[in-house]
Amino acid sequence: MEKTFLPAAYEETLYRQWEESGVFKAHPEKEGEAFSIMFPPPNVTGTLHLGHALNFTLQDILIRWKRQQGANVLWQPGTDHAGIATQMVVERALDKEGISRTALGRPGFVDRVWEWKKEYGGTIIRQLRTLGASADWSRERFTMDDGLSKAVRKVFVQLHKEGLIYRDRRLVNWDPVFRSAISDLEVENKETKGSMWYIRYPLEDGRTITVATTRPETMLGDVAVAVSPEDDRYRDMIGQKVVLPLTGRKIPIVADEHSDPEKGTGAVKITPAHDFNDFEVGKRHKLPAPTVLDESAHIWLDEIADSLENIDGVADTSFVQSLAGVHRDEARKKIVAELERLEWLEKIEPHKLQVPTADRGGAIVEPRLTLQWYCDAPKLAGPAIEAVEKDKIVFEPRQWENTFFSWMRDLQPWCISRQLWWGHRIPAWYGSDNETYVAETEEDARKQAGPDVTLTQEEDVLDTWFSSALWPFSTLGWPDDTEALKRYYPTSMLVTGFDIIFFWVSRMMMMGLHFMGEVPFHKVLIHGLVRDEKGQKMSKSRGNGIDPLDLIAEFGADATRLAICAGAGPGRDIKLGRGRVEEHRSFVTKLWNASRFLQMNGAAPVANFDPTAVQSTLSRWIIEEARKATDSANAALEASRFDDYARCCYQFVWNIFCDWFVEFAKPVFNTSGTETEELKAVSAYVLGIILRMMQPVTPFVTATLWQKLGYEGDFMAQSWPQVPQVSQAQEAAEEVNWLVRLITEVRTVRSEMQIPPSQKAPLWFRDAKPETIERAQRWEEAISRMARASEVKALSEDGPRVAAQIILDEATIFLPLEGLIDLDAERARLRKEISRLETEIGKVEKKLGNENFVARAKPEVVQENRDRLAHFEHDLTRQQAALGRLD
RNA sequence: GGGCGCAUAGCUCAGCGGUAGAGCACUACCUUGACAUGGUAGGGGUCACAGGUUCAAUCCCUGUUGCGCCCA
Repeated sequence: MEKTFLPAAYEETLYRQWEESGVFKAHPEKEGEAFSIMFPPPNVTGTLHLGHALNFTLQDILIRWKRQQGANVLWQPGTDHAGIATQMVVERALDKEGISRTALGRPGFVDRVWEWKKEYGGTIIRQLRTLGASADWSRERFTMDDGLSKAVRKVFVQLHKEGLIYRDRRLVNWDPVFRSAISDLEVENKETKGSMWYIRYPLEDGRTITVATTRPETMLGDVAVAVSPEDDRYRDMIGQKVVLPLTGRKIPIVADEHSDPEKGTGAVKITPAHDFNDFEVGKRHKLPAPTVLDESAHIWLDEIADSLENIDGVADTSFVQSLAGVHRDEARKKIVAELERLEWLEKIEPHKLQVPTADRGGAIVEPRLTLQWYCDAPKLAGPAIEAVEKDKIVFEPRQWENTFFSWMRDLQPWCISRQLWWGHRIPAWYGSDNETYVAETEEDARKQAGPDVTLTQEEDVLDTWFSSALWPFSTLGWPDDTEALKRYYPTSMLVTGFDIIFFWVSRMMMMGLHFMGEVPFHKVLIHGLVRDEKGQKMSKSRGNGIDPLDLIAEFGADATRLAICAGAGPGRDIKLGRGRVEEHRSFVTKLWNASRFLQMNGAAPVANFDPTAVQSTLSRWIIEEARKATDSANAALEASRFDDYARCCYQFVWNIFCDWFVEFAKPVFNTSGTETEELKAVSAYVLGIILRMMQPVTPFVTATLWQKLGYEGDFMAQSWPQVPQVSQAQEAAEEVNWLVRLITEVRTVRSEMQIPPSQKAPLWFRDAKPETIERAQRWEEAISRMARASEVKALSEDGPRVAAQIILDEATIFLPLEGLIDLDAERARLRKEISRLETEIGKVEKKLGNENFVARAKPEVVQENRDRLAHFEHDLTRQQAALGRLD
């Protein structure tokens, strides 16, 4: 075996073997308790980043663990067609070739996207294999697959039939660069330094009213000025009309709560077609809503052309007409300049405002009045809310349920149409008879419409999340009644980040409950974000991102996975850098070397080994420790405590197995006989437990070791370790723990006395019970090695004056080292120890002296403190005696 | 403005009504036949601050401060 594990030499081959062997495959036809997890489908345009690495590592750990436990496991992989993102990517590629999307035409463009998908769409899926993800790749799905598309059409048609999908003309968030509606959730409000423009509007009676606005260019579409009904300044103006500068249109002053007397001038211009609040005001006052910006945010005058008037010093039709086709930013400048020229501009103040920006692309979003398809999300939300309220779905950490509720209880209709070419085209046809026919196929639509009607299919596609919402059942074959659907729906768990609770998690609940009549998953495990070592969000712009593939290449997939697992506290963000992964590689190396050592000593797995038949104390002890470790690890996974699981593995392997067991085993390995044979068998047995226990998190190194050490059977098919209870475990633990304490004490004293390891020292036991002496002698070889003891013997008379002394239970142990011991140093050491004991005794005595404590505290706590006091006093007496002997 | 989370060793984080922990880093020693990606030992904390509840608070409650996130 090599001196260290070389991941690059094994990972790829191992993974290929696993995949080819079919161990990752789900078997819906087989019996057994099902455990299923759906991939949160990554964007098909995506490449693996650390966020994915975290998300998929956690899932893989759970999946592998459940597989070991014999569950009927499905880990359903796949990708998402990511409408906007993919269209963007392909459009950019076309740009380079000098081809425009529009020139190519819709069918040509869609073909190009499919070509692109074929070539690059599998990137992230390949990368997930590098990470070791054990998904059933034979079931890989894509949201644009035929089957999934069929599900989308069926859902659309049914919801439409039920009145839960409808077309409506409302304000939407509009991306003027993509020229598509986008979801509220895809809009990020960014605080920006801007201006507040104060514009005077003239009243018919000669007075003026000043409105404050951050968007002067929209004034072309103003239909009113609103003031607060409580505002004394404007009370007498309510109901009067103002002449809108530039356009000359007469618009009313209305009273509306929307105006806040504290803000600006207390008077606001109302532009219903270009502001969400104004839209509501417009509805309340039955005002028109003319649109003055086109789909790419250029001034558009069609809807106000008729109302333009020339008024000297106020409005000039030719000016307004000159704005047609001017981009909003340019138009703003021109309008402000014109207002200034006409002296309607009162002042400009610097102002901080929230500018709505598109998540993708970063365009400034424009509220726009359009006809779109909507899904009645508020109605579908009801059962989803109830499912969480009734714990049919549990969020972990539960905290997130509040976030979920607050969003779900205040849902707006979900705009599901997008003006894109890449996506599920909405299955609706517009007839020459002005009717709309919604059907799963054109054929059906035709049947509905009759032969005389010409049909044109809706151009728009559906929001990508619409198809993702069906993922938990569409991937299982719905609407067909498949075995997979029966076996794996509802799924067991969903593992995801909090950032898509609204986008995806909640929508899966709505659709799952509506179409399957059951929750899509029982538990939603929300994990944190991966941040850099300084706790900053990783991002391209910061340049602090780390490519998980680089980490895997440098430190191995196992080390990367371990670092992630160990850092994955519940819901907590993980700070991850190269250093963290490097640390965990050390653990992999440690495990590797312990295995290498055992192999060198001939510790090979023994067929039909019976752990309950072991005889030696060391064997009993380590098996019991292994039992405790696997139990804790299992409990940690049961509770989704990945950090605890990693800790269990780490502590057991390093601090128990390597630090003590292997060290104790060394002298035995140097002998031969039945005890040695037993210990070799036990070593191999326990190592086998370790390998299996760690397979979920470190599959590569454990599989490699399994094979190298000669364990039987396919490692991937091995079950989670079940360690039986051995007899006399308690006694074995007492003995080994005593030994550990003895060795630690001796080491500490020697270190403090600065006795070099090369200088061995006798250990003379004074006042020790015969059992203690027997114990010490039984382990003499180990003690001699580990505590650098030259001799272990009982002392009948008083010890030598020049010696270090250790108090261990009833015994005082002398390390007679004439010439090496600095008596002053030893005195100081003992005094320090005495003082520590006195402090402790003081604290406990104070506590026990408190009547209230004795009367009110739990009896076992009182007793515990009495025991501690007795113990401290016992040690103190002996320490003082030891100090006395030095004089 | 509303909501949520976090604050424990130099760093990253566990923990918990009664005795404060780990890993890393640090210091000293050790090239002992698995491992220097190692071993042994050690130093290091008023558990953010102020009140309250309690026999007892790092832990529970209230408030304050600082940091982060979400929503408006």
